[in-house]
Amino acid sequence: MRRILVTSALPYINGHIHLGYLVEAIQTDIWVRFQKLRGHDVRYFCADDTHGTATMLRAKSEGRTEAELIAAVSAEHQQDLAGFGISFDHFSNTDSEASREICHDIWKALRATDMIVEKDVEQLFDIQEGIFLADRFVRGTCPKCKSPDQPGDNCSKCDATYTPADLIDPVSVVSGTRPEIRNAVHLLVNIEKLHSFLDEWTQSGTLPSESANYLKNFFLTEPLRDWDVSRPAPYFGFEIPDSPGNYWYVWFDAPIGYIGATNEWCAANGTSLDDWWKNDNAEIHHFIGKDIQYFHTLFWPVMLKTAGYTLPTKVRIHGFLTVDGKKMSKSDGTYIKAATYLNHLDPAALRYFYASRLSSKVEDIDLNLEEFATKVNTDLVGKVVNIASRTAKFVADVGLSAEYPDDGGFFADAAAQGDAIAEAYENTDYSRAMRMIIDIADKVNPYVESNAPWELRKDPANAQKLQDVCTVALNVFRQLAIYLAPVLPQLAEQAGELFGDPITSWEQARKPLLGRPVNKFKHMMQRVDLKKIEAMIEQSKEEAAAESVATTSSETTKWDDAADALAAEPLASEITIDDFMKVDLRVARIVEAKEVPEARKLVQLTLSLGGDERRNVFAGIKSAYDPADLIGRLVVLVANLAPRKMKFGVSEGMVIASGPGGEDIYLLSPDSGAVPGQRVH
RNA sequence: GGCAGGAUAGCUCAGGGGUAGAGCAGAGGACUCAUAAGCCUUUGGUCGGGAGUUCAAAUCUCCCUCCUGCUACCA
Repeated sequence: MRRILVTSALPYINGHIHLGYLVEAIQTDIWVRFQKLRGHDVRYFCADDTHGTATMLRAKSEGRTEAELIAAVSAEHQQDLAGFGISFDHFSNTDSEASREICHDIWKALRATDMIVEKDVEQLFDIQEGIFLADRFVRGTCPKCKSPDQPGDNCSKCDATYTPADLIDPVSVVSGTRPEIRNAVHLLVNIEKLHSFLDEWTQSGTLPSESANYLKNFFLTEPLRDWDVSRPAPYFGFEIPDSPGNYWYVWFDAPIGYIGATNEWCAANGTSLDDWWKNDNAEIHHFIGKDIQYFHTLFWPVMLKTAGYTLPTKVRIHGFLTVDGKKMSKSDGTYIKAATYLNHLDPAALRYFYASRLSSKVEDIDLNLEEFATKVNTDLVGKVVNIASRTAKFVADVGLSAEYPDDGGFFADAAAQGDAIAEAYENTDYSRAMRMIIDIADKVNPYVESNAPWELRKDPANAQKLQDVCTVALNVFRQLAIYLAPVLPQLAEQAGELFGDPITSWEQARKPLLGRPVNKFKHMMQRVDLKKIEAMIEQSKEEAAAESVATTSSETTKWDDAADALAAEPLASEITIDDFMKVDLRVARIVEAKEVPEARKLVQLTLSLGGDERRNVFAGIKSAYDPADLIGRLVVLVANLAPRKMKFGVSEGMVIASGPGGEDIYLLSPDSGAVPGQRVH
């Protein structure tokens, strides 16, 4: 018997459980149920990932403590996951004392081995909120291509990568103010010290080959950079014991949550944590998405190794979920929450569909909704369940034959395939397992067809033959239910009820059931109705719309202009009225506007100040205005500005406009009634 | 740019030196036990292009084209 500890990645407390996360939860749960069915000593642990600035901000804005927020959301998460039959042995959260204890322990080991270094790190600081800003809480203009409103780490337009401090006109997403750069001491883990260990460990077969190659080619060719594991206060998390005012970064304690959850479970069950996490005979299997592989394959093993915990036996990595070939989208209604799905459809359908698509490769899988319906309906309802549905009633009164009839090796073949199917499950090649199982089902229906029990029952002389045919079909059906049990626990339970013999072990597929009654057949699964899928999509759209209304209405109900524009360009020093009067501002009409093809930003304007007075002005507004739309409108001109020779000609003044640039440029217009030539006082 | 993965029937994918496979979709049929399920027959592919190795290549090697993903201190 193997001792196996299994984990799924921790869902973040600030998000909902959605169909994407369920790929992982279902993939893991299938594996756990499979191992339990095989009789191994398996425990499945998970937790909510709770720490970080986002949690702090959300709790504040909702007017409750972080602990209250965590309790409420975690309960929701657990309910959603339970709805899909995810069978955790324990589900905790990373803000637990059990987890803190392990953080301290691992930290102590990192200190003891001299792995921690201190460094001054520049980070943007939100003055109004008094917090340091993670990259994703900052937006600004890309330093490379000048696209406005880009995230703090990389540009969505030109793909440049940078730090938030490089942004032009950075703005805090939290307060709307301009953040400033501040230095703070951070604590970092010098993982380079274990470089050679990682070289070996990452290539030891623990990871999928794609991931092993990726790490080898991208990270391990160079010295590994120190990993920043602290954040200065205020930060919602655990304070670092020997560095007051600093907190562990959320990604330091997130994986420790695996051990924390185990710790809690062990305490409640009177067992020792060391049996699971410091035991060479225990296997540890992490299921994660490809987005978080470096946390689990570089930092995590270093932490475990240093502190003397058992290293993962396997890190099993899956790809992302797309819906109808596209990224999940809130506006398309394909960002589907677990709870929304459960309102409309059977969780078994999704479990089976995912199983039929999952392999051991790091591949994205697509949930094509139409295929989802036909696949589930055809395979499960039409083929598998149909076998019982069309034969059980013929033996309701006599039960199964006392001796197993000659079936030409049918049952034995299916039993023999158990090993190959088990191997596929073991390797998380679920799509392969499903194919083999459905192949068996595909042979049963023709078997029933050719033996025509509905004909046999017409003649009492065929009673034995009738019972035998149904005994064969029902026993193979039961084999299928056993093989599918990890994926469809409900079906296995119903099959158990049908024969009055619960399915508890994989080995049950080897021996037929004989000489016992068969209960009345009840429908075991509903077909997936396309109308229900549509209703689910519709509800998702409505939810997304409701969310966006909630955010915009709260912002527009009051005149609550953000302070970022002012912060982006602080007030200039004071001037006198005389200074101002030096600037001659005039109302002018654009009488001609031409694009300057060679110029990236310029439009060439001909302005009229009334009469014959014309000015040629180059304005850097190409990115925001189409020249054709400008002709005829009034603008304000700085009329006494010294002419400037430019590459494309001489500019005789300047039209005034506000805005950060790019598409955000706003020309000033006088109210109606103003005429060209009037001075602006 | 680099790396990884992929390209097989209308669609989703399996296979992986020896006569091209499944499911769905399409066509035809028989049946009526079953959730209008299931069964039988059938249409449909120069296995992305080119070269090589071989008696034999969808499969192995090389080149090319096109897709997808990734390219760390972002959760």
